[in-house]
Amino acid sequence: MGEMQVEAFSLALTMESGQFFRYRKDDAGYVLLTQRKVLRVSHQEDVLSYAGADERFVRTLFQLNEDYAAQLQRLLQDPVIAPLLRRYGGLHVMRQDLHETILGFICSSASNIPKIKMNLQLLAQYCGEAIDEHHHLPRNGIALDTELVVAAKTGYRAKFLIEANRLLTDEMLDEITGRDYAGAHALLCTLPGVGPKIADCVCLFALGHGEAFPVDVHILRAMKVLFPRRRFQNESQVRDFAQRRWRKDAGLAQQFIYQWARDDLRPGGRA
DNA sequence: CACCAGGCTGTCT
DNA sequence: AGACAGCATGGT
Repeated sequence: MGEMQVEAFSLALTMESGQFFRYRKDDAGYVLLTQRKVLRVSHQEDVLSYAGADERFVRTLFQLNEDYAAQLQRLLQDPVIAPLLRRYGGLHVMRQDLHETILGFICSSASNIPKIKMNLQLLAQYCGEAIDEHHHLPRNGIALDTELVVAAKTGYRAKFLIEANRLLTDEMLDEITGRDYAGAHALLCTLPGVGPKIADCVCLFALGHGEAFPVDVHILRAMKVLFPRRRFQNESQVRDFAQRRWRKDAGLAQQFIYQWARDDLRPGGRA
């Protein structure tokens, strides 16, 4: 149990922003399952209360000791996204477990957040280990049972999850971690079920490569609205543009844009 | 009951 | 290099 002062941080915005899937809301706050820990976190005013891990773990997971203020300051110079920063201030990019992030985003293809959370919970129940009633994701580098992965309702992604988990030995994870952004992205794309978009999610949310800019249908739609004169044709054009424009802050910018797209640009939302 | 979804893979031009 | 169907299945 512990408390720490936080500024420019919103636990709710960060948790609900589609980057982390292994959590549930509690009457007291959020319960996160990661790295075989059960982390309980709540946020009131400028105090973050936590239990289940030490302060250093929490600070790393939520990126509380990084140059967030400096990143915001730079992005505020961009008139196109400055309004989004004011609206969603406190939304952080997390630094998650590499293996868990890869499994999560393999599940994410052509899916939605509630379903991804369900898939991972079932995968943990069927293929992982339970510690004190809490089910954790299976370990990396092991063979998963096809029937069980299918039973987790992962659909056509089942074979990707099985093969990727087998390939993700400790050595492979170390190799991915040790590479720079371009190298990590390329190696991640060799995993079954991992293409450029998912590789960028992993680079951003697990490896801390701030220049990663995942482009899904929401981001593509939002970027066309934000930069109508660019006439973007496809995802790679958007990615190239964003990375040149925002450099190491591109990933954080993406997270603000994604949140805005989900709130205001979804069919049926307001323009 | 349609259409959509934090896409990727394989196959055609 | 670019277009595009097929993929399993729950969400809306």
